[in-house]
Amino acid sequence: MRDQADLDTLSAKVQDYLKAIWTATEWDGDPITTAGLAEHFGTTMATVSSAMRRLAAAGLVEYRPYKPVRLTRTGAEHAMAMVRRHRLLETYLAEQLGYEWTQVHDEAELLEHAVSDLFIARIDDLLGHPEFDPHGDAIDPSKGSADAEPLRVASVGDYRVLRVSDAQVDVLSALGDMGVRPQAHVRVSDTTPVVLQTAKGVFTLSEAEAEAVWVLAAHPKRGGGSSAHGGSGSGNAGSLGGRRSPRR
Amino acid sequence: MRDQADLDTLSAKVQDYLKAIWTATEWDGDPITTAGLAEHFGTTMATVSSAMRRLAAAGLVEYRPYKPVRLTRTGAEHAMAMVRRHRLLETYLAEQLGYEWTQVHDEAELLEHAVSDLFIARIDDLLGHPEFDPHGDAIDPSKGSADAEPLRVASVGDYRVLRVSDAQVDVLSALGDMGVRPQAHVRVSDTTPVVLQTAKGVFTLSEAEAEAVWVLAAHPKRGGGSSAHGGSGSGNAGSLGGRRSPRR
DNA sequence: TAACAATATTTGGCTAGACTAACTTTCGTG
DNA sequence: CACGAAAGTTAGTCTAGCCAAATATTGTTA
Repeated sequence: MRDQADLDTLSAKVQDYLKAIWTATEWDGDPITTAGLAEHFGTTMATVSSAMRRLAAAGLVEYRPYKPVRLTRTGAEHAMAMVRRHRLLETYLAEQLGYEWTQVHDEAELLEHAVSDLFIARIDDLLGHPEFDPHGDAIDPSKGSADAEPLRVASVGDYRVLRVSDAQVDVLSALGDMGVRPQAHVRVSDTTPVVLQTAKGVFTLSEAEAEAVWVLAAHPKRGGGSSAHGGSGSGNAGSLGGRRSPRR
Repeated sequence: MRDQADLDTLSAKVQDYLKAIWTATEWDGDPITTAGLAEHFGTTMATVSSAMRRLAAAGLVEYRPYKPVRLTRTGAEHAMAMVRRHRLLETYLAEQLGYEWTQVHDEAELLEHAVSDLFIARIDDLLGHPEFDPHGDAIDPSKGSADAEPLRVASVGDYRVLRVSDAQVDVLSALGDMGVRPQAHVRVSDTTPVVLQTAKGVFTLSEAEAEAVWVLAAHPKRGGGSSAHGGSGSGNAGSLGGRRSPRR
């Protein structure tokens, strides 16, 4: 019964739990439930429950039965370290090994537990220290896109795609075919359901699709801060100008 | 209790055991003992014993208590698949990510259990389907160098280095500093202990060092059974000619 | 061949991680 | 507010790995 986790000595499963708990709150505030974790891992709630007790005993989460679980400082640090590895690996797989953006997640999920820090450092160098992964997520997980909103709640108008959630591969695949990628310019011409104009045509999005795309309003005439968002992957859409705007 | 192993469903530990058992007999005939496996993994004989019972139950090894363990056909196939992954990964780490030849083994040891077949296929393409890993071992493990001999038993004369065992990192490191790498030409000027001339100077080898280097006699004027051995790694030694000949 | 040393296995005990089944708490709704 | 459904936990069991200690086998050598 370690009090403070030995850092580095965490099992792959424990790392997965931490990452899942952290990721759940990155884009929507609600902490993840036991059922949510069970579904995410394709396991039972019983398994998750006992895992939470172990994580709590290791000082990685705050947990009392029937209450929502929250990461401790230590737990969050581990989680973010794993998230960074994961996203860097995704970027590497896409850019150097020619993986499709629908394929990178699963491979990175396995690699992130296996590769050494040296490996991570080497691919980071090789890639030139990228800021964003193939889905548009910030590789340094402390730099979230504060003012992004999902297409599901967007009103009619022009937007720039910031990220596409990779939670569901089929959704990701469909959106990719529509030309919905980070940095692409899109126009919402109707809502509920969302009707989207992209470089590839006009599409009516399903709930899940509209939920997966996070955008920033395009206000082409106004100046602001900026952000490079170094378009990863091959075919990047978006021919219009304005890539400015404050990013925290 | 599965009868026939589910293929692909083997745990990392099981894969490690199979690989270790296979590797033990690649360069010297004696099958590995329980004690040998225990030492190799830094574990106890008790652990190995029970693991052997499990492997036998899964149909991967033939095993009766107090008798030496042998791989079944299935077990050997799995083992060779793992060996191939391992050596391809080593080559990849050395050539693409700039790892030293003393560093590749440990990283590959972890990666080989994590990467997908797709990953392996991609790096194989990227590397142009190499034949030999950084230590000179055949990446396709069914193609051993039948007529190689260790320097320990070599008589005075000229040789070409075929492989350097990576079993002990310090030995590997020392040999690397002496310029002893696959394809290097060396001259044995004395035996017991072995005195070796290389491009970098003259060195007296320790037992372990002489044991780790496998060579082929250089008979510069005669065509004989030898190999292409497409020099992996960066700095390749050996200025003399002769790279001809069939390899089975 | 008897005895000892070396080698190997069994026994019993531990943790992580998983499951099912039974039980408990919480939440939503009439 | 009370009651049923949903969510969560506990209890009991299993396997893979790991270990130390006790036991068994094999091999060597006087």
